[in-house]
Amino acid sequence: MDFEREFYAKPTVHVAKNLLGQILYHYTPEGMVSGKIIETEAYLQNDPACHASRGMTKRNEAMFGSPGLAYVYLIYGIYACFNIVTFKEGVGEAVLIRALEPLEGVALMQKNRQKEKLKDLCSGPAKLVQALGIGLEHNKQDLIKGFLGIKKREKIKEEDIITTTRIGIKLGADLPLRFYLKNNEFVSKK
DNA sequence: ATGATGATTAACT
DNA sequence: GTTAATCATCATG
Repeated sequence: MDFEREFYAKPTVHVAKNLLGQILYHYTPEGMVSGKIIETEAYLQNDPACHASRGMTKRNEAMFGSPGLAYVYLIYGIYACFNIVTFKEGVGEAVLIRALEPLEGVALMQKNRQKEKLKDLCSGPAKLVQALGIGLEHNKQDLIKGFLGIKKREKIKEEDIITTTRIGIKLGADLPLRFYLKNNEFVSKK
């Protein structure tokens, strides 16, 4: 069962925590692929690391759209990262999905990634995008309908959520806006 | 084991 | 021309 738009129309940090333990799925022409979300990061509008912190541009305009849309962007020339737009229209905030635990469609993920080991399939933002067959063409897709979306799965207890600083950024690197599940082997980094 | 580097595109200075 | 919310690969200890 998909979440309603209401689920995403809340403060970004709140949504980031609530996404942990849920299922990200993509119903591709080649079959269903899905995984449990185990790591997220929040990007706030007044956060220097956020693409939207210096206003709307062609690249980041999806972040200012309705909650529940996808924001997919290209990074370092060759990789893509998948975000979920949150809070409300006109405010540029989003949650970056950093890691999944593979569930359905593992064979297809292995094919997409050219890797065998489960831990190499979805243990990083650019990796899970490849594994699920997501691309820039999914930017601004509505996750509430369509073939790409979030399914309800587990309710995570507050004490099973680890909060730390974010990864791979320069500005705002000391803010505690990264969340991941305790005791999970698939987190992207220690 | 850890650390450095190349890949390669869009947006901004 | 520089930089970026990264990853895979190569080099060294």
